[in-house]
Amino acid sequence: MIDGLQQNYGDFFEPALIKEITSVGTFREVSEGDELIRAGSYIKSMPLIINGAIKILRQDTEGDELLLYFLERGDTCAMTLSCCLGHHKSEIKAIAETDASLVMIPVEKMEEWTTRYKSWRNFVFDSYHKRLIEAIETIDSIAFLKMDDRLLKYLHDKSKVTSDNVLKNTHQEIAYDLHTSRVVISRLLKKLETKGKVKLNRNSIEVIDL
Amino acid sequence: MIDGLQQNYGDFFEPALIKEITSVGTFREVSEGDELIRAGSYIKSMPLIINGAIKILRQDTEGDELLLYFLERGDTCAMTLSCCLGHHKSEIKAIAETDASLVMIPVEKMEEWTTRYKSWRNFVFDSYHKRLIEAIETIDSIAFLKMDDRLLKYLHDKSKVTSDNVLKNTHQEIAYDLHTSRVVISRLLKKLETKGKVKLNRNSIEVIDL
DNA sequence: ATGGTTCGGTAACAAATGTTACTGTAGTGC
DNA sequence: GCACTACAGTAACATTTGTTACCGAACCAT
Repeated sequence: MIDGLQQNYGDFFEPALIKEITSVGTFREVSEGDELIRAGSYIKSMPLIINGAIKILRQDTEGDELLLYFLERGDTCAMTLSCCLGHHKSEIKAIAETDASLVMIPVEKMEEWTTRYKSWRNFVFDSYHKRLIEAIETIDSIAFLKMDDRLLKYLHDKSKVTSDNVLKNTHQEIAYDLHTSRVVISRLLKKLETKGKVKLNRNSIEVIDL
Repeated sequence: MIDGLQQNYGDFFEPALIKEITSVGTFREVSEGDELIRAGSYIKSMPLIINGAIKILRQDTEGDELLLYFLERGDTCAMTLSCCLGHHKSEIKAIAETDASLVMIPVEKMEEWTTRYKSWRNFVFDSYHKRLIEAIETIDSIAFLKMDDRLLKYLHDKSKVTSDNVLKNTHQEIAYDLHTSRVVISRLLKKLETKGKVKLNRNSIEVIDL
C-alpha cells in the first residue's frame, strides 16, 4: 500500500501525510463489476484510487442511468468528498470498471487533514475542480453531440481507462451507460464498422481507429 | 456593503472574516444583461453575490450555449473559485440575469483565508458541493427529460430567481438557454398555453401554474 | 445432441426534435 | 402615415432517436 501511495500521490502529499494515510487508511481490493457506492446511501469513508478504474453513474428515481465519468489512479470521488464533509446522501452510484485497489480514508481524518495539511487541502480543491470540469464535459456531450459522436467518445474513453482497445461489452451495457436503447447502439456500431472504425464480435468491440 | 455581507453571509462567516472582506473586497453593481465572465478568459477575482441573480452558461467552441444554473444571494461561482485557486481558464460564461450587487474578492486573499478561516474553507467546500449537485441536476434534465419538461423546469426556475411570474423573455432567448430552436419553443409554449399553464404575450410569458 | 438463453442484426414504425419558409402583427423611427 | 424590424404562429418536411417485433447465431447446461 505504501508503494502505491508513494507512486501515485507522492508528488502531491508531503511525507508526513503519506505516513498518516498509511497508518489510518485501509487497503481494499475490488473486482470488476463490484458496486462501491449505491445511490442514496450514506458514506463514511473516502476512496483514494491506487490503480484500476471506477465508473461513476447518475441514477434517477426511475432507475434510469447515465455514465458521468471514470476515475483513475490518483483520483478520488468528489461526490464522496462532499458527502463526507457535508454529511449529505450520495447522489451517485460507483461501479468498479476494472479490478482496482483503493485506500479508504475515514471521514474524521479527512476533516482533520483539511486543517492541518496544505497539500491535502489543495488535493481536495483540485479534485472538486476536476469533477466539476468532468461533469461539465458530460453536459457538453449530452447537450451538443448526437448519439453517434457520444458513442465514439464513449468507446474512446473506455478504451483509454481500460488500456485495451478491445472492449468486452454487450451493446445493452453501452446503451445503459449512454441512456439509450440497445437497438440504437447496434445500429450506430454497425455504421462505425462499415466505416472501418471498429470491428464487432460477440461480447466485444475492437476499436480500430477513432 | 457591510449590511449586505452581514445579512447574507453573517451566519456563516465569523466577524473577523466579515471585517476582512469589507476591507479588501470591492463592491460592484451590475445591470441585467451585463456579461461578468466571458468563456476562455482568466479571472482574477471572485464574486460573492449580495443580491440579484446571475446565470451561468456553458459555451462550446462553435458558440452553442446551454444554461447550467442560476446563482443567487449567498452563492458564489465555484468555477471562478477553482479558476482562481487552480489558475485555470474559465470554462463558462456568466450573465447578470437581473440587476445585482456583488463583492469582488481578490484571488490572493482567497487563498490566504483558506488557510486561516475554517468558515471560509467550509464555505468554499460547500460552494463546490452545491455547484456539483447543480451540474448533475442539469445533467438529469438534459439526459432524462424531454424538451417539454425541460421548458417547464426552466420557466419554474427562472420565475423563482427573478421572483416574478411574468418572464420578460423572447422565445429565441429561451431557445438559446435550452440549446434548441425558436420554433420548438414556440410550439411547446403554445401547448402549455392550451393546457392553461402559461399565458403568452409579446415579449413576456406569464406563468400561471406549473 | 437437445433445449434454453443471451446476444446481435434488421425491418418497420412511432415519436420527438430540428429546419425552412412564409405569414401577420406589434413596435420603432422617420 | 410609411417603411422597417423584431417577434411569434404555423405548416410542411427532414432527421434523429426510440420502440416493437422477429430471426438466427453463439453459448451454456444437461
